[in-house]
Amino acid sequence: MTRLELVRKFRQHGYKITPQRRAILGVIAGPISHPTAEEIYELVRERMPDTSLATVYNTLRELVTIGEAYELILDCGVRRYELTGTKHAHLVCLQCGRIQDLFVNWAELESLLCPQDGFRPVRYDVTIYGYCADCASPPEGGLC
Amino acid sequence: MTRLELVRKFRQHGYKITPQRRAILGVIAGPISHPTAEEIYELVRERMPDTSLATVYNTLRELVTIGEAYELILDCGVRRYELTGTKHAHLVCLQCGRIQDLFVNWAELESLLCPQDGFRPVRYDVTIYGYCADCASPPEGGLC
DNA sequence: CTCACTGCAAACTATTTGCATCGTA
DNA sequence: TACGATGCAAATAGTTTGCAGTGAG
Repeated sequence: MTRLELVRKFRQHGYKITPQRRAILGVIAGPISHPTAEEIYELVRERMPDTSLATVYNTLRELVTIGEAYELILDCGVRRYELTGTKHAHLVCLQCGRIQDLFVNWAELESLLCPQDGFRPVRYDVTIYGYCADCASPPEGGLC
Repeated sequence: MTRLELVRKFRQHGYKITPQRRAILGVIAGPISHPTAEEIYELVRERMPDTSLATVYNTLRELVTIGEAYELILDCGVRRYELTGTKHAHLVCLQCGRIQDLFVNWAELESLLCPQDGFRPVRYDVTIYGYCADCASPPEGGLC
């Protein structure tokens, strides 16, 4: 999903497009993955120094509302955002905090997780905490 | 895991057992499932009115530290606690907020989620958001 | 030209911490 | 008796809200 596509989605839902929103959408459509609101704020301010954190939060909330983004809440309580797209699981490194996407056979996963008692699933959240290749052994400390 | 077993675990780790901790452990070992810190606090105060919320938070943190409890953070940001035990997934109702445990073939799940790139998994968090049997159709509003 | 969006600062909520006192081991 | 645990209140962190001014459509 490019920035322009996100802008179009925003307009479709009756939201106005301001320079601030354009910049925010540009950041989340960009290369940094799973940013926090604060990280988006810092990056946006490099190009739009007059943007407020409140506007970042508002725009993120709207993105989530129109179904174009997910808000991930990690074990440590940190909230991170990512665009809605291909279904995948998350690998969270307990040492460096990095998040990787793990693409799996989602249909098989859903069939395995099928609830029996009338529960109607809407969204699956699968997160694996552990240590990434670069942090192979669990040293003291840890980011999360 | 009964309250007495939790008390024993606490002692094993060098923690002292106070009446407040005994009451808190009694509540999380009791019938209410996946309580919040606040819910535990209210229940504890029915029997120990001189317990502070800070003590509840401290005790919960210690339980998590010694590996006897998990802290679940839901989509809406609410933190809930449950004792470590059999591995299971969680079903969270978007309408009433109720959480149910879903027992699945965990070995199969782990093999399906096996990361390829040197990531060493420690803990799997599988949560399914949807609507429970009692809230079958998604009305407006929603608790989370 | 209108009203949604903005920045700023204040408000809020959930959790943590500092400190003098208490009570378990 | 010693020192870990406690209650209280203040501090903190992250997010939301109120409001008057601004600018997109």
